[in-house]
Amino acid sequence: MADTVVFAVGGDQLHVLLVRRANAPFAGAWALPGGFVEPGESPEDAARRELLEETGVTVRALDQIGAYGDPGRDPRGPTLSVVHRGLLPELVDVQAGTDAAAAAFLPVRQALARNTELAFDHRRILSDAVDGLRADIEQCSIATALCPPRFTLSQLRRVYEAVWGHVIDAPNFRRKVLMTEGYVVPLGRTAAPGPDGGKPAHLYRAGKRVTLTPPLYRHSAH
Amino acid sequence: MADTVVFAVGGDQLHVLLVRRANAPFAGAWALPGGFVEPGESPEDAARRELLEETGVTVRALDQIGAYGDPGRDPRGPTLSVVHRGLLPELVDVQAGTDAAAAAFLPVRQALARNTELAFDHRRILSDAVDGLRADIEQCSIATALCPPRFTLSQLRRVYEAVWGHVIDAPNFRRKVLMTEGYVVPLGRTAAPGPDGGKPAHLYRAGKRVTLTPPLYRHSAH
DNA sequence: ACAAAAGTGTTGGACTTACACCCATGC
DNA sequence: GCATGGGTGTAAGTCCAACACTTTTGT
Repeated sequence: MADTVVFAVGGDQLHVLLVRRANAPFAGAWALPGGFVEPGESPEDAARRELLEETGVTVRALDQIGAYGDPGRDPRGPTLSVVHRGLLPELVDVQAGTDAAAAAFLPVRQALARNTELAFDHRRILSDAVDGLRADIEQCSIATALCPPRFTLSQLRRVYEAVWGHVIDAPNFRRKVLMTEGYVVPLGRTAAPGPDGGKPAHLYRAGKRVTLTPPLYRHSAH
Repeated sequence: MADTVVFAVGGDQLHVLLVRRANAPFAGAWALPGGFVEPGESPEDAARRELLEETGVTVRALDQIGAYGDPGRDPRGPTLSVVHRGLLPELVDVQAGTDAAAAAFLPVRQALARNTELAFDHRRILSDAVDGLRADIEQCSIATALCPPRFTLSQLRRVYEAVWGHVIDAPNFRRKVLMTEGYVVPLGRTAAPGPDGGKPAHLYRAGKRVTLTPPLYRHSAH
């Protein structure tokens, strides 16, 4: 099998893309989009296909984050699921596929809440995926994948704050990001200020660097 | 499928456990021990069973480090291999199984050398596994799994040096390890000095901590 | 006494953090 | 003017790399 965890940031909260299952087992429960790998497909191909079929969503890149093969994870019989992670720059519109009752972005906090039922071992998978994202964002430049093509440093900072769940000192964040050569590339332009006014911010795009050395530490602020 | 990368340190060099294939495809080439998952097995169970069958080796813990499902990785047809990593405290004796011409620990440097033929995509898998080990040893307490139950800090340091491939300042290493609460636990005893004399070192055992905060940085010495 | 390995002390520099302060825009 | 968010400056503290130095053993 191939399941996918798609993250996006919206409203200062980290969201995950889920589908509501129409059929047994776990009918009515939320689940990660996914399905079976067809002959000739790589697991990543299958993940991308199932994601499109079930939610209408396409992602630029999918990274493998683990394989879950515990016997008993599926009541229908032993299966092995290769799980990939995708990142989107915004909460895009979602269209539920034929075998899904619904598809939507849920805040991760809500998806992992006690009263939300997740199918199979998807609670465990999602929990691992969140931990992995929090770690990777510290060491790698993947945070730009959660931003639009052109973004301000405040937008990038809000991605970190949403993923880590705490505020970051803006001046220090700015210095760290700009000091890390190749992380972001300045564009000449400046963005329009927000609805509350404020100084217009410079625009940047993602650079070519993939590893952040030194990392952006996720110490709790204050 | 389930393949396994077993690491051990010997003679100041990181070694990996390989089997020499007796049958086609890739007859005569080195390969990671592994095989097919049988019904009712988890991939980890299968990895442990195949490891024992092919090499006679048992490991305490196996950690999943990835799944490789590129169509074409096996000339016989599409397969998916879940790869696990095992760590041993020493170069144990190895017994080749029935369908292997030989089984042995090879220095990683030699296994990844140009003139060593590795079956399937096992060069890629091994390369990824080495990168992962170098990263994990920095953040987690897994280095103790490459040491005997009781070890000196010099032994632990030599593990890091073998994995990273460069020397580490012994005094600073000592401070970092002892400062990280729960990483190692002092035993009352002291070890016998080496053949060249020297002051006898204190003995330690692994503690309960799994994550190293702050990490042991792998900066090149000098 | 000498070599070798374990272990302690110390100093300079790099980096982080926290916070004060200035700039530009909308209302 | 004032609030809001962008951006700069800076001082205190922390941490690490480097290396000098002491301790304890075998030969």
